[in-house]
Amino acid sequence: MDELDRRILNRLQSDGRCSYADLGRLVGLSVTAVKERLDKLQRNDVLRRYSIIVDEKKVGYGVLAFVFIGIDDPEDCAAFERQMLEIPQVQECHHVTGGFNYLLKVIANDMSRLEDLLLQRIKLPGVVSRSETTIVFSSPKNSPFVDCVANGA
Amino acid sequence: MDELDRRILNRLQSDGRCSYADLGRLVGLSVTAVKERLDKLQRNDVLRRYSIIVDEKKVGYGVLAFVFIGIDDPEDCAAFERQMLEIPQVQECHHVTGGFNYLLKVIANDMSRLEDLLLQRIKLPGVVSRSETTIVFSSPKNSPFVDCVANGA
DNA sequence: AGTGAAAGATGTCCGAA
DNA sequence: TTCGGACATCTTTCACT
Repeated sequence: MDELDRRILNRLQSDGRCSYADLGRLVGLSVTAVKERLDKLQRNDVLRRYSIIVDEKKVGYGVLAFVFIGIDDPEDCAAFERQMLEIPQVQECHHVTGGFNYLLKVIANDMSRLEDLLLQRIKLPGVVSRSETTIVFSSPKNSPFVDCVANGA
Repeated sequence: MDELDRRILNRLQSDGRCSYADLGRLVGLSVTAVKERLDKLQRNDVLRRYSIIVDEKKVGYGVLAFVFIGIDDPEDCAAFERQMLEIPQVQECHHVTGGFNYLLKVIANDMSRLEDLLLQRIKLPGVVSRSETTIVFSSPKNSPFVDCVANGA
């Protein structure tokens, strides 16, 4: 992974359809060289996948929330994680430091749906002992962009 | 936006390079009809952009953290938001409910870089009065996938 | 690791229903 | 909105440096 790979990855994050020819012009390589580099980056799972970015609000998810989860018995953690993997509205589930065990990023159609989701599928009885929900008013910044260039490595 | 659009958006999220022909077969439409729908979804900003998903760890970001920020003077909020927009390592900045004002999602090369980032560019003197940082050990789930189908709308 | 050229697949534009 | 066809562009492979 050199500077050229990083520039290519940055470009594709902002335009996933940028052609090999355009990428080549950007970094000064031929079409074939660019493709070879991307194939290798994909084999090494640096490039996980090509995708699109969808506006959550416009497809019906009006509410975004972060939920801290406390689990007293460490034996329950595996089951909890399995459950989180199955709920599409749970976009992220992080194992974290601090007074709680997990931090979830959750999207829902509206407050009422979020309430249902938390009560029925997330705060599992006998597993989740405590939780703390933070609702997002608005997001001045919400972009999955990973800057591969502005990176000390 | 109907069921067909939603199925197309879901497919493109998991494979951003899926061809119009394949998408057409998936939903029972012609190449042209699929393109026309996607053009419209993009004009309406439902489809924000095509992109790629990069492994943060593999490009050098070994640390992920969530940082709550408290700002006492509401007049300082605009300046704070402007600053967050300029820091690539701040992936998300949410205005939130609860005891703090903002919740940030931050990536950094290592703990030392995170420390520098927080002290020098995020906890602005005279603006940020309190902060609370939660470090992520691991992420059982960390996918920007927005399920457009499993959606009551 | 890099290149150019050829072949096949895909994106894009058009006129029509 | 949808379709099929024609043309331009892109992806992919190959032989070679």
